[in-house]
Amino acid sequence: MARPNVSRQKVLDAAAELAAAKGISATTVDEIASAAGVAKGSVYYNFESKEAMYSLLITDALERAALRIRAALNNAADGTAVATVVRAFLMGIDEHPAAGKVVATEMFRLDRPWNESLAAQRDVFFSTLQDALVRDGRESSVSDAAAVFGAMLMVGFERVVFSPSMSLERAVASAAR
Amino acid sequence: MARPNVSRQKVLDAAAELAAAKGISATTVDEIASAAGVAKGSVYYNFESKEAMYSLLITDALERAALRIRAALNNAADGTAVATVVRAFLMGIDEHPAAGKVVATEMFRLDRPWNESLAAQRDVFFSTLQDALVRDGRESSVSDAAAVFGAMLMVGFERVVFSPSMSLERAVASAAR
DNA sequence: GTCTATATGCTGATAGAC
DNA sequence: GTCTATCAGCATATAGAC
Repeated sequence: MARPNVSRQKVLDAAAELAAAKGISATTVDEIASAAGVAKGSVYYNFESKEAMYSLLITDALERAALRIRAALNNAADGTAVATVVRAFLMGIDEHPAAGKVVATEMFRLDRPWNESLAAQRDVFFSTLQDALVRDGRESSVSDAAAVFGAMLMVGFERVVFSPSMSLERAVASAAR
Repeated sequence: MARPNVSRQKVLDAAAELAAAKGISATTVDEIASAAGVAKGSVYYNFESKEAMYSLLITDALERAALRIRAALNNAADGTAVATVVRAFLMGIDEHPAAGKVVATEMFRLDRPWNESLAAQRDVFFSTLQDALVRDGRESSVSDAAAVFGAMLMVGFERVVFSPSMSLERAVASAAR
């Protein structure tokens, strides 16, 4: 955007941080406004609804992550493709932990407003991982992609929430094997 | 209990089924009562609150699963310990898919009423998996346990929700490697 | 664009008859 | 033990001044 709206970004950041800690439904618009330092009316000036706001947050985070791992795969050498993709994913979480936490908590949920785009991105993740498995000469069925996806999601979550001291390479090694 | 309360069980089943599809917070007590075929008052006769009800549901499901995989590990041969544990976990999901889905969706959430017991069971899962990894002569750090846990959770979810035709052994093979 | 004040609907929970 | 009727609070969203 040519003229970035500063309030809008403050609201988005506060919303991500609060939802990462408390979950989306437990986060009220009043809290978001207060944490962002704006009035509630300003939240609704920038976003159509709470739902639309989180939908945007999640969709953006997922799209960035999907692009990131796809690009990583393109530059990866055969034999280290899976590790390269996993590393790219975990580095994405490092850059925006709050968004990562929100997405992780929503990943398993069905029947959510943003579920459609979430399912679409899930497919992107799976097919990228399948390609990476092929490049490394490994089994590459849907269940294999699911296993790697689950592993990197859980390891990333564990690292961000419970074990911040875990090194990136240790996390990669565990999730990519 | 000597005299099992039939209404109570109907309510619990309906609550699990609804939450598996829509998530806990999106499921109202009115819906639960209606689906169970009882009045809302009967729900509150059997349970102190909606929160207490789901707390029980989740705690029970996790405890059963933890006991199940611990028992599986005790009977497993060295070299196939991880696969045996994963198989036991996935069979548990087969027996009660709704509960499995609810737990999966809650696994990544913090700041929930039942979070304390959830975190405790998470530790049980991790240490059991670490023991299994040791028995198989594999790396067994926390991140390795997290990777296997995430893999079996995601593969189980995938199998229950999106790919029911996936065979148990294929799922085990993908999640246990 | 940002604010305050207000409306509206829904949801968890209770009271009390049967 | 099960029901119906009702309450009280809260959260999303809007209206309208500045």
